[in-house]
This record gives sequence, C-alpha cells and structure tokens, in this order.
Amino acid sequence: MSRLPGRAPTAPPTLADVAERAGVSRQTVSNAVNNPDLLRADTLERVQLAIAELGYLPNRAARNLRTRASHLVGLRINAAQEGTANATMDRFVHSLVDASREAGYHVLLFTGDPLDPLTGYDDLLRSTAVDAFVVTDTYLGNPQASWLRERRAPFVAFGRPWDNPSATHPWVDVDGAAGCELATQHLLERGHRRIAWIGWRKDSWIGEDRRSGWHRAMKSRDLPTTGLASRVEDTVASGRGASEVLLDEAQPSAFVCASDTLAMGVLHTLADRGLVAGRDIAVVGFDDSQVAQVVRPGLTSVRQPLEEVAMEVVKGLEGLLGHPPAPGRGVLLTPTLAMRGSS
Amino acid sequence: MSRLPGRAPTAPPTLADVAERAGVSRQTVSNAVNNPDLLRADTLERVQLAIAELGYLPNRAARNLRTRASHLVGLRINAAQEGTANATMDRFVHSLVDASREAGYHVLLFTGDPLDPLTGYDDLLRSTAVDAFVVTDTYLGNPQASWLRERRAPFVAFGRPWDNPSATHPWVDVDGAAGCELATQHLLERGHRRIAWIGWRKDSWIGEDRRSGWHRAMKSRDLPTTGLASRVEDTVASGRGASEVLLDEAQPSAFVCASDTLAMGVLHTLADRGLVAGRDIAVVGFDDSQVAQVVRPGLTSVRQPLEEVAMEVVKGLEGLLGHPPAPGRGVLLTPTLAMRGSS
DNA sequence: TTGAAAGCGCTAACAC
DNA sequence: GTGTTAGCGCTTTCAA
Repeated sequence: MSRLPGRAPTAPPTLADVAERAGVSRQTVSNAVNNPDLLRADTLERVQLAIAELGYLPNRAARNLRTRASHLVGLRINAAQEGTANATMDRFVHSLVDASREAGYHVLLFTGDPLDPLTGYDDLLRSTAVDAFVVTDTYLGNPQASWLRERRAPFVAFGRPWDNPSATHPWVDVDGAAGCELATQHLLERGHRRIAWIGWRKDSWIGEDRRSGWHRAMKSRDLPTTGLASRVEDTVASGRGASEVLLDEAQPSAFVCASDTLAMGVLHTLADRGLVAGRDIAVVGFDDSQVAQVVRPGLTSVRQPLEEVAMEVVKGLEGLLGHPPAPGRGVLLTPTLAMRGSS
Repeated sequence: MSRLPGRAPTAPPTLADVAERAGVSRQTVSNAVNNPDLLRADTLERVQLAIAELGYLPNRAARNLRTRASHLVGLRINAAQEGTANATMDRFVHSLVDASREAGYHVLLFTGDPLDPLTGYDDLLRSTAVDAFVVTDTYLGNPQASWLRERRAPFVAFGRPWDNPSATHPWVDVDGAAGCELATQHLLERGHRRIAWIGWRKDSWIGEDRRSGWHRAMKSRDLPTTGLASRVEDTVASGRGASEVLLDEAQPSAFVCASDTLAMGVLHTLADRGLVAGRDIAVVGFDDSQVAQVVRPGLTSVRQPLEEVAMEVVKGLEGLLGHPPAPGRGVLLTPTLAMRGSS
C-alpha cells in the first residue's frame, strides 16, 4: 500500500491515499463521500472500494476547519448534589448523547462555576470548539440565554425561559404542573381528599409550576388546599420536617412532593411514627430517581420523558444549524407517573 | 477595527487580525500565545493587548489540524441501569471533566452497543476526533485494551486488566478488596462476629475481588465464613432473597454487600421481618450512592475516591500524550467508608 | 462527470 | 527576536 512520504506508519489514510489507490483525484474522493450522486456509478464503486480497503474516514480537524463546523455540541454539567435523590441530569446526558449521534453530533462536556452561569461558554465559543450549546440550568431563569443570543451562539434550552416568556430561542421542557396534577389525580382516584403539598421555596419557578398542578387538581374537585402546603429547601431533612408539621396540623392522608428528595423525607417521618407508606399514608415524588425505584415500598414518582426531551433538543439543534436555519420554538412535553407501593 | 475582507461580522478574530492590530507578523502572535518567552517583553505586551482587545482565541480546528491533536478525550458511557443504586459512572464523569479541564482537555461522550465493547471507538479513532480514550467498562476484562493497543490508540483504563495482569497500559482502579475489608473490620469493631457476604456471581472479577476483602478480614480473626456467603445477580430482589436465606440458615448479625443495590435488598428483608437496620442487624453497601445517602436510617457504604481516580486518569493521559510520552503504570487507590445509621 | 487551484487558520522550520 | 515560507487534510469554486 503506497503512502505519501514522511507519514508515520500508523497515521490514518487521507483523501490523497484513497485517490491514489482508486486512480482518481482527491476531489472525486471528496465527492464520493459528500455528494455521491455526482459520480458515475462505476467511479463511485471504485472509490468506495478503496475507502473500505483503506479504512478511510475524513480527518475531523481538516473538515472542521474547512466547513467552519465542529459537529460538537457543548453541554455544561454541574457536580451532582450529594445527599439528594436527583439523577435527571445524568439520564438526560445519556439520552442526549444517543440522540445527538443519530444527527451526526457528539457531545462535549464542560464544567463551570455553579454560581456563575456563564463560565465555560465563552472560551468554547470563541475558539469555535462547538457548533452549539445545550443549556440546562435554567432553574433561576437563564442569563445564559440572552448572553448567548447576544453572541449569536446557537443554543437550545432544556427548560423554559421562565423569566422572559417572550424569548425566542428554541427550548424544550417538561410540564411539571401536568405531572403534579397527574400525581394528585392519581391520589384522588385512590380516594384521598386531604392531599398535602411539599415543594420548594417561592423563588423557584419550577417549584411554583409544579405546585400549581397540585393546586389545580385539588380545586377541580373543590377540595381545600389551605394549610396543606409547605415550601422548603430541597433536602431530605426539610421534607421530613415539613411532613411532621403537616401531619400534626393538617392531617393529610397523602403527600405530593416536588422532588424524590422531599418525598424521602416524608417516608422517614412515616417510618418514625410507625406509619406505613402506601397503606396508612400515600406519597408521590418527582423525578423517578433510582431512590424511588429501590426504596421500600417503592416510591410512586413523576417521570420526565428525558429521552423525548433529548430528541426534541436535537431537533432544535438541527433546525438551528441546518441550511437554511429553521429556528424551532418551545416544546412542552408531558411527564408520566411511575406507580409503586407508596401510593 | 479593520478586518480582512469577506468575513462575516460575527466571525471570531484570527491570528491575522491580531497581527495587523499589533503591527507584527502572524508568527509572532502565534509565539505570543504558545511560547511567550520567545518574545521581547514590549512586543509581548503589545500583542497581548491586541489579543485582549479583540478577544482572540485560537481557532480549534486550525490548531488541531496543524498539531494533529484535538485535545479531546473520548469516554464511552452506557445507559445507567434503572432499578439499581449505582451512580459511580456519573460521579466519575463529573470528576473527569473537571480534572481534564485543568490539563487542557475536554471530554467527548459517545455511546455504544452495551453488548459490543468496541463500537464507537473505531470511528472516533479513524477520524482523529479524539487524542485518547478513557475506558471504563472493564468489568468483564477488557477486550478494548488489546484492540486499542493494536491500533496504537492512547488510552487509560479505569479498572484493572483483570484478565491480563501483564498488560502494560496505564490504568487506575479502586481496591475493592480493601474497601470490603474496611467494611468488615468496621463491623468487627462494632462487635459483630457472624458477618455475611452478599456478592455477585463468580464470573465477575470485581465481585470476587470485593469478596476477598470480606474473607480476609474474617480470616484475620479466625472467624468462620462457611455458609455465610451468597453470590447473586446485582438486583434488589436478589439481595432480598439472599438475605432471607442467610438470615434463616446462618443467623448473621451483619451483612457486607458488593453493592448498594444488594444492600437495599437486605434492608427490605429486615423491614419485612420487623428488624431495624443498625440496631438489630448491621448492613454495609458499596458505592455510596444517593440511595445510601437518603434511605433510612442511612446506609453505611464503601465510597470510591472517584475524584482521585479521575485525577490519576488524567495524569496517565498527560503521560501518554506528552512529549516525550511517559506511559504510566497501574495505580490502585483505597476507598473509604461512609458511615451511617445502618451499622 | 472529473480535475485543478485556492484557501480555511494555524504552527513548525528556517531565514534574517 | 521577528518574519517568511510551507503545508496540515479537507471542501469549494470553477474550468475542462
């Protein structure tokens, strides 16, 4: 197999290698790869044979340089919080990697200062390391959105632009209110009437959204909600404390929680008091975490369709990066309820 | 700000832009970035000023093409298994991304067929998309190792070459035997004498290694192990079943498990029988998963030092990719014990 | 339908 | 110390 001089014996074959072997010019090989219909059938076949024999694959760097695209999508991940029962991000990452591959993209991970939502984005952007971003940490609104927009950086958000409903960037989100409504209805169907809510502090858009689903379901049956709601931090201890107070002061027969973490707190309280989850008191969480799946007696939980989210995110990316660009709009997906022993 | 003709107004500045602004040649700018000590102080300052004013950052694709390096590390992730209590991979990913950044690398994620350990690697390698791989799924030995080695692909493994102790590639692993020995000793110190083991089937190298730690600790005190060990699948149900049998037939006062998943099964059995974990029977798991952290009464668990693992992996990568290459060898790290209510 | 020329932005090698 | 030249491997004109 002849090679250009000066190449290391292990260097991957280049266009020129294939061209030489197939007896055509380099451009013809390029066309065979990128615009096969331009070639005559027999030429194409010859080139493809050479490609297969050599195991040729286009050099990414060269292609990236020439096409001004990296086929890389940047995703910023924050360290998973210990002591909580949330693995949303991880399930999403897996799904995103899968969905991206089918669209010809790879996912590039980076980290940033959890307190500064912007770190990390800038460097990747200016060095043209990625074609676009997937932005996930929109729980506090997203300053990234306007920042990225200013810089004309393509991005799709997992999470609504809570703080700016008129934002025009593509986003995908899961309808937390619908999820909690589903959870509450499930409990109503089971005969519960005094259903308590344990959620997050009022400054969390997501928390208030989820709460509204519980509230809506209760109101649709003209059931009271006063005194049945609590807003706390997202920790097991807070969920435990809140459920103790609610149990004492409002006698609920069921709890809907904004997270599995809080729901675990409720399970602790029940066990402390010799109550059995699912028999004496029903509990529903949110996220369908591993914890929900393995804890006794199984925690019923709202499950986000993250595979779908990832697919929609990638659709959005394809729109953004396509020729011509076809910017998508917001997509809201409905979660499901994973039912287990706790209800 | 003058620009070369034909550039889109949003295109990032290039070396040429900086050179023009600073009144030097392009090469000098390149040197200012890559070999600052070659420049005279005042020239350097002038160039750096221009770089700052323009917000210049070298174009990755161009640099990659020229240097034949992508500064990307490939990591294959498999879908997290639902219904288990294992988040090792996710904690590792976070740590790896962090450690890599400090070394100037980014992590590129890809997926593969869980049944075929090789899919995904080949394409990235042949398209020179990554400089190296981090290989993690070595639980069945690692066919990737010899395959990657054959292709002269640099890689560092998280996991020992169980099936080939003479393998020469760099690897980092956590001493599971030491972890389980630690766990068992902890229980011995608490006064337990009949300590049972629940682990994985015999074809798991990792499982046998962990088991050996329990065995060693027991033997060091001349305690019997016969009838006290069980080998099952890594599911909650299996852990539950195994613990029922052991409890009936061997009357252990404590369990050491090869995973938190199995330990959760034990907790189920205890609850079924009205026994209290940590008071009546002690339980220790392995992985320090979220589940261990939030379940009642807290599951004592062996915690892998994944941050350290990631750092060592990156050290290995730096050695492999450095000039000259300094291939590292195996590194074995010792886990710690996260103590909680279950013991 | 195929080939020749140019150039993406950068850095290695060498000349000044 | 600084500038000039060449070329990494590819795709995009445009000509044949």
